[in-house]
Amino acid sequence: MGLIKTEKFSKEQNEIALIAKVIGHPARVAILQHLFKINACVCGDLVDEIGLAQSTISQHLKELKHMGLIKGNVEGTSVCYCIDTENWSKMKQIMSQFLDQDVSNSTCC
Amino acid sequence: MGLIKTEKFSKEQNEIALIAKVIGHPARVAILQHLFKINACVCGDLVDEIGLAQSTISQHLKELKHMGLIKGNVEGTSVCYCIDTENWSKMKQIMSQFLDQDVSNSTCC
DNA sequence: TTTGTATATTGCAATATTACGATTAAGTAG
DNA sequence: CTACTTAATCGTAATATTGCAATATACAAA
Repeated sequence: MGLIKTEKFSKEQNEIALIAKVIGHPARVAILQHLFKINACVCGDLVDEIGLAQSTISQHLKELKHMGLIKGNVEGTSVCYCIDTENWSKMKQIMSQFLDQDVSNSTCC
Repeated sequence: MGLIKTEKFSKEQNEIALIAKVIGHPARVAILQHLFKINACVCGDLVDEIGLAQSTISQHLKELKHMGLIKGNVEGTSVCYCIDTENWSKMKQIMSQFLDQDVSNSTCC
């Protein structure tokens, strides 16, 4: 079917999955890393930086923006992107809580 | 095309994306959470726990095993699954390093 | 206004993912 | 052996994702 049965899972489980999913593509990882590295706004050199078509990058940016991980400000004819620090922190906390589950006393297998 | 151009990205970027991708489905999140909660082997009640078909759960388990996040031991007619703690720690470190990128001095946008 | 530049959107084609039923494989119990 | 249980695999249908070219939009400069 290709259709995820979200109704079978908790809100938290769906949220974790959605966050992970948006990070689950190397182009989006690369975009985020670049925005962190520059540590400021970036106005469109992402297409050169990553080797994909302009329309493809634009689509990935849209997804990142939709999940709230980045912000985009229009500056004349170009658009200025950067990490949405507030949402990034929230997202980080949700993921960290999931990743940090204690694993010490698993004496099985 | 539906085909990711992995050759355009670094090994690290692809690795982060692969890890995130496998977590990017609520059923797999639920499986992992259950294994952590039980904190021991679980032998097939995952199908009851989560409301998906046995073959679907089996497929998700396969993906988690393939990424090394869980281990499966055959015990008679059933199979015993648990978190692969060593690999989980490695994965956690890779993801944490990505998530913990400093975000403080972004004065843009 | 016309031209140029930067980004978004649209419309595909190719491939991937999700889910399930049916079947298979492998073990256990009688 | 047969019957039963459990889990993996196969086949298939429905939907999603990825990527690109072409086009549209929006602004700036001449």
